[in-house]
Amino acid sequence: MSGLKEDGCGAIASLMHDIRTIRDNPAAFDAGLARRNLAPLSADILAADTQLRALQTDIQSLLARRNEASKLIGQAMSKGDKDLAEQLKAEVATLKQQLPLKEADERDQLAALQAQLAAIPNLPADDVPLGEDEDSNVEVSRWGTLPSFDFAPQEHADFAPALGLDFETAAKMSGARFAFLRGPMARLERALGQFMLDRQTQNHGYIECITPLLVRDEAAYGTAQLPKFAEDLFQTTDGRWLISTSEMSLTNAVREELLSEADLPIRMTGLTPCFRSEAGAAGRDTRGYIRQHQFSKVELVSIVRPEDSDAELERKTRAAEEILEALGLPYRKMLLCSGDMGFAARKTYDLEVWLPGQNAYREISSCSNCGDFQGRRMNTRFRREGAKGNEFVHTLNGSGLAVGRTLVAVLENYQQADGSVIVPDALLPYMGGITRLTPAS
RNA sequence: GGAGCGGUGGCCGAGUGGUCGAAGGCGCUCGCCUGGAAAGUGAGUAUACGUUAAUAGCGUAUCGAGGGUUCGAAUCCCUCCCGCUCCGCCA
Repeated sequence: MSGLKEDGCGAIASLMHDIRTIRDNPAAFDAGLARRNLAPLSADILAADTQLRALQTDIQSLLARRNEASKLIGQAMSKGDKDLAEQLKAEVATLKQQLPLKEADERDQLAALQAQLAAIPNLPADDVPLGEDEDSNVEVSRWGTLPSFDFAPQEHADFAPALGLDFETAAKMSGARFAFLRGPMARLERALGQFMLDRQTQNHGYIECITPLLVRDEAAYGTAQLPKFAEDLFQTTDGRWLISTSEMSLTNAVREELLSEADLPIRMTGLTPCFRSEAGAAGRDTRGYIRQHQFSKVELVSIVRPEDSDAELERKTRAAEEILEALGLPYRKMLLCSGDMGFAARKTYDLEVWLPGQNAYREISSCSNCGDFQGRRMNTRFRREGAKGNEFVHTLNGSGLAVGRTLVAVLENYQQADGSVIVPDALLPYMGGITRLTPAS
């Protein structure tokens, strides 16, 4: 399987970016790219677009003549005018010599244009701060009081192995960036996942979903992990991709759909393992449970009308924040700058949780409004009540939360001088009587 | 793994060479009917691209995708993708 081409579902009919928007205002498009720290592309794209349309017009006039002549042939035959019929047939034969070449050319040009557009990230929303990297992210708010310790707080990587977070055992069978959890530690991770899922379904109206963990090319294109980020994913021998986030499987639930306005908003959540190759992360976060090839995450996906997506992003981010607050974990909310956002996002909030052992805030949730970017790629539209025509939906996704990193945050924030960890109150109903993780002696 | 069947419009479903962008039904929209509603009844109801001031008109394409045969393909041929059923195997 590969790429953009024929994929069995006829999905990639529409272009990744709206070519008409670019045509109408190339300067605005380039300005958006500039905010992404990308070179201007509109001149290139429009040149290709112009050339393509000229070719299409040419082909269409040839086809029109072919169709006309074919009709005339039928008429001539029925009138018995063999000479005219033969003459027309000859003309069509000439047309047919020209067409295949031009049509092949058109296909190539269209594919090239689509490939180019598919590799261009979403453009930032107007209220996204300009910047190149995380240094330009803007802190929006903080919550919680940083815990104080009467001892030097440890990094989880140092004390958690004694509590059942075992990297060595995992390494024996799977290598680096995997973990093997035992006993109360495994229970705690499970408790976190259950707790988050319950909160999101009960308090925020997300429908609980269990999704496939392996998806096809088209799905990975739909949410824009492909074509640019194949190296970040694991691929199976039969060509499928392991999801790097259940954003992929949840969002693609509506791919190829024509929804009615009454269906929206759709809010889905799922607790799944996520698989990442971490190809570009050599040397980063090599210790501990922060950056793993496999981790659990509760994902929050929304499918909404365009006019609702801004508010939905705020709502979704709040739903993620509430988990941290319920667990008593201090965090700050960051508005990502234009250069630090993911490929599909037009606006993103990151939630960063306080890790006393690292004396730093670390990302634990990322909530993004993707606008119609994924809707276009998935060809997901909706029909408005009473109105003609279809519109692309807006999609949003966010972590509510990354379970593995939440486990880290609980361990580091609730650690005790004796190396034990107290279970936060909110998790007690899920812990089967375990109130504290105690190191094996 | 073996065998078979199938992919048509918002949905269901007919359609084996032109009169098919595509019957019929459902749904939807507007009207009639009704005290109101239901039922009944009449009409309408795809998308994309090009051209254009235009969501007017005209043109082109689209019946899973690509290629081929043909003057002409939803219909015939080839390749591929996808789905379903039965058998086998298996948690």
